[in-house]
Amino acid sequence: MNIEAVARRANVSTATVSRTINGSDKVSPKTAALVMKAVEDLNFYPNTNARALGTGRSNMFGLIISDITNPFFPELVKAFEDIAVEHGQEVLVANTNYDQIRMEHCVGRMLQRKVDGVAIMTSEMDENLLRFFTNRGIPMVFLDNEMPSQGISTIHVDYTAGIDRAVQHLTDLGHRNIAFISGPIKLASARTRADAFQSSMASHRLQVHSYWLEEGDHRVEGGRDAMERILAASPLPTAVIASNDLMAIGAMGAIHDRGLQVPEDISVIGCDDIQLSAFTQPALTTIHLPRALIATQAFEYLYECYRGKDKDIQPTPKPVIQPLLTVRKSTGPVRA
Amino acid sequence: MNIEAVARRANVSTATVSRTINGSDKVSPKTAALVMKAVEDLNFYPNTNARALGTGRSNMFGLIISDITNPFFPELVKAFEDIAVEHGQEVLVANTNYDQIRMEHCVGRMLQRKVDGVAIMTSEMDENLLRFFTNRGIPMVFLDNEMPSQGISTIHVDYTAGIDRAVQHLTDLGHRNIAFISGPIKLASARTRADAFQSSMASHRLQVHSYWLEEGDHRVEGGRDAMERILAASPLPTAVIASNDLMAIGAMGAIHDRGLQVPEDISVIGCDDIQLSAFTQPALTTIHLPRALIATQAFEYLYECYRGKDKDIQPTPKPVIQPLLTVRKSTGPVRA
DNA sequence: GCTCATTATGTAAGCGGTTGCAAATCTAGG
DNA sequence: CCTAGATTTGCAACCGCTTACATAATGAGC
Repeated sequence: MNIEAVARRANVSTATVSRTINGSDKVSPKTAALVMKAVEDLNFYPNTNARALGTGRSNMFGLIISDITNPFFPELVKAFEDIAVEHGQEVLVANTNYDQIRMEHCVGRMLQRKVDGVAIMTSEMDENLLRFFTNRGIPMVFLDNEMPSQGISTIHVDYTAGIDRAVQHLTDLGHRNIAFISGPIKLASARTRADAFQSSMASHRLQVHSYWLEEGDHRVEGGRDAMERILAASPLPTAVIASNDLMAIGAMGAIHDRGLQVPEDISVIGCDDIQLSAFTQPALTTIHLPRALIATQAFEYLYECYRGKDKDIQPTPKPVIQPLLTVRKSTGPVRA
Repeated sequence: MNIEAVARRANVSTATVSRTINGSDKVSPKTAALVMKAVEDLNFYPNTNARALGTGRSNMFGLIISDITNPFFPELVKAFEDIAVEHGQEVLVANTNYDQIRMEHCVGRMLQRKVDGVAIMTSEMDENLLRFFTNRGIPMVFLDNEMPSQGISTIHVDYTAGIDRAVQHLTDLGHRNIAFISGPIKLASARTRADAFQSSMASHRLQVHSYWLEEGDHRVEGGRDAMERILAASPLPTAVIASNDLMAIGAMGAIHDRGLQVPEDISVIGCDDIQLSAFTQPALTTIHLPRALIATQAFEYLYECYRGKDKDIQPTPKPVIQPLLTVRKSTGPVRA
């Protein structure tokens, strides 16, 4: 079952079939109808591999993430896939499992499949791997990962504004003693958030004790441990902001285990707004990261690069993404 | 950058390069080393599209799921991808969004990409769509979806045993009045679980009141609504089993809103053991579905079909998968 | 009815690999 | 040293589609 069979059935050449399938305007409506009929009759699906080979474009975009079982990612992947499919493109998803070696492997897969662009939503990327893409002129887009190299785009999220909203919310509720659980400091993105917290506190003229700054690992257990360390010191903060929701959930567990109540004794705010946060007890107040928007912007950037490649059109720059605060039940007024 | 460039650099023909890359044994070690060196030097990655075109095999397997943001799926996808990558295969993931039209679209994508096999882990499949695959000799494997057609494999999960373990656990705790929240009855898989509940109750000589059997939609809200209906009738059950975890979480919410305690007043058991269940308050006791195992079996089945295609080797039948009970904090002894 | 400009269609050469078959090279026995 | 047989390598056709270019058909204008 190939284009030739269709051509025979429609009594035209393969070129005409190809043109019809691709919606070329230089096919007369009559012939086009004939061809379409033959396509229908034969249930013909053009071989994408052959197409890619002929055109040099695979109609496939790579999406590299850390780990699909990390609840941060599914929504991102879904949105990316949705918009890709909408544009007739395919998505090749690859998990790095937070591992450098796996990352290299992922890059290899992308190159072999000749992806038309890659969105990299993980931090295991290094400069050398990058070159594999730049050398081949494959457009790239990152999330939060300001790469030193030129000509590579990054989707920017305004964490400072997001964290500032969280701090504002807490001060509105009367809190002045606020702790912060950061991600692994070795990650640039974690540092960004930690810095944002410090500057937000400063702008609210609130003091940050060093024992109210703990490092976690972006996972539930790390959040729990960090919170336990915070609870071990004194005075206790009346509120805590965690750099992601999983750690916030861990923190709530630690608070609960200590016999304290959220939000009566300590208010908790997370970051990301993963699905789970709506269903914790109490439901988590969190800084909402619009992941669908992030995915959409990433795809659009890549798609614009791809479409503009021969026409030499530059992609339009994407606006900085604003996180909002989703207020649920884990924050409340400071105890009188 | 293509095979010819490598051939030139290594002073051999493209055929030899191709053989070397594919690990053919009819290349002398000396030549092979030469070729490998050239491949390294040039950072050559063979074009998979060309390969697929030549061989007729894409080295790509399709995985059709309902929705990656449904927490049931990420772990499944991950395991499937892991094992595929391990075997040098790629995975094309497609979400149907529970929609028949999208499903057709997914099938089209799979056909165009010439996947070597498809794992279908969703229920939007109909007989006609199936034919597109069978006609082309593309192996398929389903989850829980006993398709009437021949020659199609299904990964079997022993839900009856799983639900029986849940019922047993509850009776051990002294429960005799157990309600059940099912999935949408129009889904065969939901009916299977509902039937399993009924027969398990019968075998324990426990009575099932009709008002203790409610239908949900496999989502949190549906579980909440169903539980509210159960709570509106009397007598109240002392325990409830939900056909999936999301509904169990909804049910816990409803119980909580009614001013009752889990597990003191009503014990709750879910099914699936999604990540989330470990972090609800209280943590959910649930029937654990080994999704990584499901994915592995599905892949292995497809891979065996694929490898055995020309050699006419049949895949080995896969054993039925046994769910286990993960006991957490949402179940307790019946109140004296 | 006959040009000439348009438009529609066909021909065939790639795209980058794989692979059957032929040619070349090597090995070892005589 | 020669030769049959085994091993290694190269040639070239092919996979299914796209597309530049050539050719044929159409139609407008006179």
